[in-house]
Amino acid sequence: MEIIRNPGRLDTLLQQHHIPEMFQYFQEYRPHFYLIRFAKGEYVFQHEEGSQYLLFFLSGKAKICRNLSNGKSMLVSFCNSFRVLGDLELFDMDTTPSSIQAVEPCICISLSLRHIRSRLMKDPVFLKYIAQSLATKLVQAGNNTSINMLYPLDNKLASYICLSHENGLFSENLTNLSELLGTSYRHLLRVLSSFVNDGILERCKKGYRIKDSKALEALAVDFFLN
Amino acid sequence: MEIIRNPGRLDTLLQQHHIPEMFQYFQEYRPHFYLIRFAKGEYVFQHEEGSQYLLFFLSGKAKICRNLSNGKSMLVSFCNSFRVLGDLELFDMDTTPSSIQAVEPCICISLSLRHIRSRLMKDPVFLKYIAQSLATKLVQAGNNTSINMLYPLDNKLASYICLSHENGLFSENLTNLSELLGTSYRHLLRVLSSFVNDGILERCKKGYRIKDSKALEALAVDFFLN
DNA sequence: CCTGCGCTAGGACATATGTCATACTTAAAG
DNA sequence: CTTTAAGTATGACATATGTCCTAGCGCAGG
Repeated sequence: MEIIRNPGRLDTLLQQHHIPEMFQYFQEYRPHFYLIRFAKGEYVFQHEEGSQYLLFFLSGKAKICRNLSNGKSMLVSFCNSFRVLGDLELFDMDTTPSSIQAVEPCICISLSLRHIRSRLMKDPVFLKYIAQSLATKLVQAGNNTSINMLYPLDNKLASYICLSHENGLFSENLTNLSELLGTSYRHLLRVLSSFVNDGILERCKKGYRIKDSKALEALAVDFFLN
Repeated sequence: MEIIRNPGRLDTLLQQHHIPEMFQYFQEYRPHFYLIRFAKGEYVFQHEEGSQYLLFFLSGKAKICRNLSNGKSMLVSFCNSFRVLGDLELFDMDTTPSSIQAVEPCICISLSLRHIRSRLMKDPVFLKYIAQSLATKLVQAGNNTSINMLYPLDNKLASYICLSHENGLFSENLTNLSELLGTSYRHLLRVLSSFVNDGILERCKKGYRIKDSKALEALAVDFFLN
């Protein structure tokens, strides 16, 4: 993680994303905003005791995973446009938080809660915004549940590849991926081979190369797109 | 639906469930609270245009279903203890709302939003409470998703029967139930017969009778328990 | 009493997915 | 260069679930 010390750019971005409008007394909180950058692979929302903060995700791409009690994790969604992160943890402390990992470099604005948490919890404009954000997430979580129950792995995998490939190259630890997708390694391989058989993918040294992105996108229902 | 016009009882219940503490200026809103009762089978949260309200579920049992775009519906959870209903709809208007049906007679307190909506949306105590409620629901929705993906129908069905039987008798339209559980009618029957074979249930004229409630509860993971 | 419809029931078969075993490949460690 | 561990690959088989089809049963309407 790298702090970008550029007040002018921070102000521009704050305005662009209408962040001042999310608070009743934005100026009070202004000193606690930071512009930060996560490199590819870094964890965006590491669970650290005490150091709570809210994150405004601006650009880049990250994947959000849910940590299960058995030590494994499961993909919740990809994040690739403006969104608030950490709103859940604001209210629900004793939850194992999701882990969020940058898939591409990400630009975020962080708001350290250390000194302003109690003030924020009384700020009606902010609370309304957060409630709205949570409501939206709840609806989308519901969508994902239904989709999850109704579609086979093919569609989820297609979505995943669409969202995570780089220049048509899909290269990832398949053992981990099977866990993320909530399936068995064996089955993941099966579906991957079926994609190869159907001419959608092609196996290459570094991984899989997308041959027929049209077909891939057709398979990709709106999974993981929260 | 029946309005119970009993101001004393309403006040007692409001206090008992700490509802006054959810608002900054409770007394302002007090005239808009009603104590109501739903008979078994009635729809608790009928989607009616315009007439928006918030519901505090106090006692009884109701089932919450999600309406899917294909006209079918899917079980989200059972409701059998204090909870706020309608919080999602407060913020996310264009969602097809869930339908909530009383499985047993339900006692609720309704808060008509018609005249106080805009005031509520500026009430920080209320907004904080609602955000917290939404956060909790989001966490539980996540739990349900993982459970849903990891367990076979046996466990979900066992949970459902545990939560919906009446005096050991389980009697329900199986065609509808298969939809609710997101499975096929055929498969539902299969699992029901397996329960009969295992001595957990017994087929009788009116439906299925629970023979081995211990075994049934053992199968019932914490599904639908939001 | 007949008929049709909704619900229950279950056979037959296909598909989706899981589990286990085993082998090959590659890269890191020694 | 050898060893080892992690990752990849695949066959064989079992289980979970879906789809299609057929049949019986009971009740409402004629």
